[in-house]
Amino acid sequence: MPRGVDVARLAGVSQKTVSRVLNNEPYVSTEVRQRVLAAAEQLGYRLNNAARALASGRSRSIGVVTLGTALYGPASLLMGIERAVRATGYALRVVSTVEGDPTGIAGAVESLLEQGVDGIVISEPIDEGAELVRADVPVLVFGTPLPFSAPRVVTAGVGSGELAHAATEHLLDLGHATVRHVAGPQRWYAARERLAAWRAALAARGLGEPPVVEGDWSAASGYAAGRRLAEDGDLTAVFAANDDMAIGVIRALLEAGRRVPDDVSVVGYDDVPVAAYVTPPLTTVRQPFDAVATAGLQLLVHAIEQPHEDLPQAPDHPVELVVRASTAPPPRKTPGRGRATSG
Amino acid sequence: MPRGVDVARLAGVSQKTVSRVLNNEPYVSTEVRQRVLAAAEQLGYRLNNAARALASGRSRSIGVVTLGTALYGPASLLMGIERAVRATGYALRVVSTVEGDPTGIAGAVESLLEQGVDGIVISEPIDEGAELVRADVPVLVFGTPLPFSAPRVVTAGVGSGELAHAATEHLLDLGHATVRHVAGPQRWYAARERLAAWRAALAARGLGEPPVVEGDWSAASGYAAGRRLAEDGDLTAVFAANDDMAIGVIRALLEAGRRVPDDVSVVGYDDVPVAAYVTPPLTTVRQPFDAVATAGLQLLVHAIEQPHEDLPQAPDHPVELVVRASTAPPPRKTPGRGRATSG
DNA sequence: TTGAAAGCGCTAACAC
DNA sequence: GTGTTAGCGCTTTCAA
Repeated sequence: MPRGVDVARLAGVSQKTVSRVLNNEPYVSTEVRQRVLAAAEQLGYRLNNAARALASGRSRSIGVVTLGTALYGPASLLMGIERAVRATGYALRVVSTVEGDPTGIAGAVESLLEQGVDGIVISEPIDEGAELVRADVPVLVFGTPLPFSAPRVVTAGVGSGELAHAATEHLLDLGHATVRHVAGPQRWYAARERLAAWRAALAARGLGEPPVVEGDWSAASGYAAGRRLAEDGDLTAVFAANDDMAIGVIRALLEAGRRVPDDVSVVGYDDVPVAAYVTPPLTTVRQPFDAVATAGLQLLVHAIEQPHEDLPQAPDHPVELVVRASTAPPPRKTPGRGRATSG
Repeated sequence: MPRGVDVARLAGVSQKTVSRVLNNEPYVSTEVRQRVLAAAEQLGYRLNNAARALASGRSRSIGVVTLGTALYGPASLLMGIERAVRATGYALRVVSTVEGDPTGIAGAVESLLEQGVDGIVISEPIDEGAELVRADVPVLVFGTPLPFSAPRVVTAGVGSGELAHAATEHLLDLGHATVRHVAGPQRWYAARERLAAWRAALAARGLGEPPVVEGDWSAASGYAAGRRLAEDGDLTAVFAANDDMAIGVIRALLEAGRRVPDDVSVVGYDDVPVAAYVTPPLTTVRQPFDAVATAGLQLLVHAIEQPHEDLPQAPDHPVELVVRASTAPPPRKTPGRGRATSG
């Protein structure tokens, strides 16, 4: 492997000048720059990142902690983060925490720190008990402040705006007396956020809160939840915390003889690519993963590169309600049918 | 940040001994080991990976080139790779190539090489023209040999076994006269592989090859394909190259007045988590992403750490056909209905 | 605008 | 078992 001095020798300059050229530093004559570039090309020279990191104390890389699942939401956010990181010129290091891993997020952060990342992203915060995580680099958390001890902790979020409870409101606007919720696993911040949005929407209309059914994001758990919901003869509207569970709910309702949306309306969350093509096409809530990831990473890079400036505020990226055919006004009360399955 | 010498001083040993302890090298007395560990703990010491990589010439990290999509297949494979890499003790660096990126896979590989990875994984090979990629570390490609120039190129694959054309055979076994194929984008190796499997299954029965409709993996493209297929009055069986497209096909057929599976059977590929809960539940092909990733990474690590030994053969991980309700025997010929939509 | 010298914090090779 | 001595290939600082 050729080194910087080899390039320098070939170009007839000092090694420092090679370094200057390759780092786009000023104060190099165009002529020298050309010569160095040509020499580097000719030798097939590549900068050695380890040496660079050791000498400079910075690795130009950002570490991300993921949850190791291929679920649409987390996967989409991760892809958004990848794109956004690339755009900033940093490299990406990934550590996934498996559910049930005893070291959890703290262990993942520790291993990223050991790798010498300049900043850390927690892509999908889950609650691991109140273990404090110490980091000596800035940390970006999507959605919620976590118990972190770091020079700067920045939070970027989705749907903190008015549209956060769009799903529930949509159903209430259609005339449903109340809305049942199939929640995600409550260790996940995203699940708690959606539950809270549902609560808030009901409360805003002065409605009481029917019991919540909790799933695990999977269609199978949605199906199980749907079977329980089908026992409720008054059921006319369901808000599921993601599309997969919504699809499971719909299937269970269908099997219980409830038509969707004629008897029961169902709303999902995520707008997975198939949502428009299942039967019935799913009304759902779309999240702007890319925009959120981009904005969050800009903040993080700012925190890394301007440690003393104030952090700008993260812009709000409202979610978007996509209305399709799985929601409709409630059926007119038909005594006898109302409690058909429960009696 | 404390350094190795600081720990050494505190423990009353040499810096090299600290290094030995932290690298689990032999020839350190248990007593000294304890003292060093205690000192490191007390100072909050962390090994500096950049220095380690510079001195040793190895970064203990593996780079993976992904395609930057949240599609179920690629995302699942990426998660499998993450898990597998973690199990090997290596760190993970990720670079995503965006479709249409001029530098493509070659550029991604180049940037990983600059980061000093010890090995490279191409998770989702796509055809980028015959640009030769030079790497000076071992490379693992899932599915197909790529034009690589590297010390070792290892390939790990899925379904090279007999079950590869299970989907098409299943439909033929049910009595369908032929099977139409909705292919994935042919730049993708995975799409070409499935197309080839479909071809082989037809050829094995001496059947001719009906025209292929190509999609882009999305449900929307499956829907478009389904509309075209619906013009074929003799259509009774479709094999889509992934589940999303299959779901789109089903919706288009439904809208064209074809019942699934009564009039037309549809098989997908991937077994996405909702496949069992859509209407009708989808017959599909499941891939063992985790097993494939694990096996592939073992090979790669072997190639990294035993550069001179022969590579063991990658085991075959057959795909699994999951039969659900979207497939059935073809309808009995009903003249008049057969060409209903095309005439 | 360019160059020389001095490390960055570790591992490798060898002595003891 | 343990310590000593050299670097690894850059960036930083300072001088020219």
